[in-house]
Amino acid sequence: MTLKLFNTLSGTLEDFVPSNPPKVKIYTCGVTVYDDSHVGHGRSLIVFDTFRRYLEHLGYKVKFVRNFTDVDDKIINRAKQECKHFMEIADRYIARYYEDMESIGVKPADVEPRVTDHIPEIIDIIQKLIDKGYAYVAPNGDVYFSVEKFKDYGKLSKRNPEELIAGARVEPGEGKSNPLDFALWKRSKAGEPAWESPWGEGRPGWHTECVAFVFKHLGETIDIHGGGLDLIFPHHENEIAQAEALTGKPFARYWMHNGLVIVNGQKMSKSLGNFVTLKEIYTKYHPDVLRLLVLSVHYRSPLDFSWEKMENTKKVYERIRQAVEDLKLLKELPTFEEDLGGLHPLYSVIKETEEKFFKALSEDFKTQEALAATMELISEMNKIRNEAFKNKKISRQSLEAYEAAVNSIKNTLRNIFGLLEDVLPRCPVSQVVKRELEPASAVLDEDLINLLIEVRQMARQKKAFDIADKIRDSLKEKGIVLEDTPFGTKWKKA
RNA sequence: GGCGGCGUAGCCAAGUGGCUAAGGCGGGGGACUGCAAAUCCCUUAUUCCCCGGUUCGAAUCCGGGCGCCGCCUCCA
Repeated sequence: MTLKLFNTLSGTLEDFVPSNPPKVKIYTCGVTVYDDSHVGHGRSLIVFDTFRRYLEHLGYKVKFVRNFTDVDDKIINRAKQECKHFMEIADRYIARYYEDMESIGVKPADVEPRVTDHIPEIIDIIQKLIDKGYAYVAPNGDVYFSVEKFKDYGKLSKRNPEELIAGARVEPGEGKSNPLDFALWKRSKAGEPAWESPWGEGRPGWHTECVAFVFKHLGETIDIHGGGLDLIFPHHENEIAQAEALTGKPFARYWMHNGLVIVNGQKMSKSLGNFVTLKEIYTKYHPDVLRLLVLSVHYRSPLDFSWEKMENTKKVYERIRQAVEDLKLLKELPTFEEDLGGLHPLYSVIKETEEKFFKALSEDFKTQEALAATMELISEMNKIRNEAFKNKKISRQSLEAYEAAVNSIKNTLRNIFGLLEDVLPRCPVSQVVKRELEPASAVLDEDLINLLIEVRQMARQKKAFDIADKIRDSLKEKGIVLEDTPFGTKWKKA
């Protein structure tokens, strides 16, 4: 099955053919570490993490690089506000970023370069661009890339440089000779982070770092470059200009861009203030719920975020989780032999589901369709579960088929989609998350809950249902939901 | 204004020329239950923003409207 991907560069669906299989080189733009990551960042991270797992599943040897921007205006401003060194701010938010990634199941990249560790490489690129005549030193000491020298400028974002000039603006004090030119090196002002360079003390502009990271860790041409839709212009356009001006080779063969997260019809962003941080998400929900929400929408479509939708997604998640966890309960039931005259019918559903699942992913990574296929398998599993619970026994054939279905889901939803990792086997969310998930106000410990369940059970046996219901209602108010099953009363958090 | 994208049931969201328009949430009815919860069964769009056109046949292709969003400035 050929993987088809939408390539922003061509604007069409293309067969994915790596330049040097089975190796695949991927670079995605990471975050600027001046504050906690929000759902918008989370989406991009989850999408490309899942995509990487999928490529690995297909048998590719993926080298994945994702950067940290650890010097920039926003970090510097934050440092000024707090009277701290900018590196302290960057280090703090990188640490907090890792907490978030561990929680939402985003695996670390193979290389996670930081700007401050690559200043010589960045300076080298800028110097070469100057030598080749693509960049110039302005009178104020800034270095700019000369957009008009690069004839393909605009090919990614489908923009025409002449039209861009009309809308471009030049800040006072900038030494650009053309409004479209962008800064490669910024002369530092007093008190700002600065590095020695051939053009005096300064710091890199934003767009060069990604080129430097790619060249150093992946090479001159990579297979896939990813990032949010909002990075197409100017960031990725500027990366192409620099890299291709130097090498004359394509910088990235496939450009993948994820759609943005929308809140009440508007893009989630720091400046609009309509953002929800990942930490806020997982104090309220299991991090998998966000992961599931992200994968329930095609990666290129806008994702409308709302708490209502989180609630909805949580129900879907619980449905999946329950189907998987109930294997344990089914195994406790007495079994009997059943003459089916062939394979259990569930096996063909499993096969069909897997075919649909992988076909959907091969068509421009349609995770939402893959998920829909899985939901149909879960319905079939639940029919077996329902029957077994009702009869308080299960045929050995059904149990084996059910287990095969659970294994199939492990293969797809856990290994590729990164869900259910703390269910099978147990692998708890990070300590930080755990702390935030269980606030000190949660006075109900497990022993107390179990005791109340026992008392309720006694009440039920004596038909004192008013007492039994009182216990159930009260626990529900505390966020503990009781379910009476053939295996006794189970409880879970609401 | 330019460029990119979107408009499918109460809601979210698939489907991009042809069997019954996926899947989920919500709603209604039933089974199960002491009652619930969970789960299962049935049900919930004769129709896909509007108007034309192509075609034996269109939600799907073409033309024209209307509406919404993103980018064009830092942004995943």
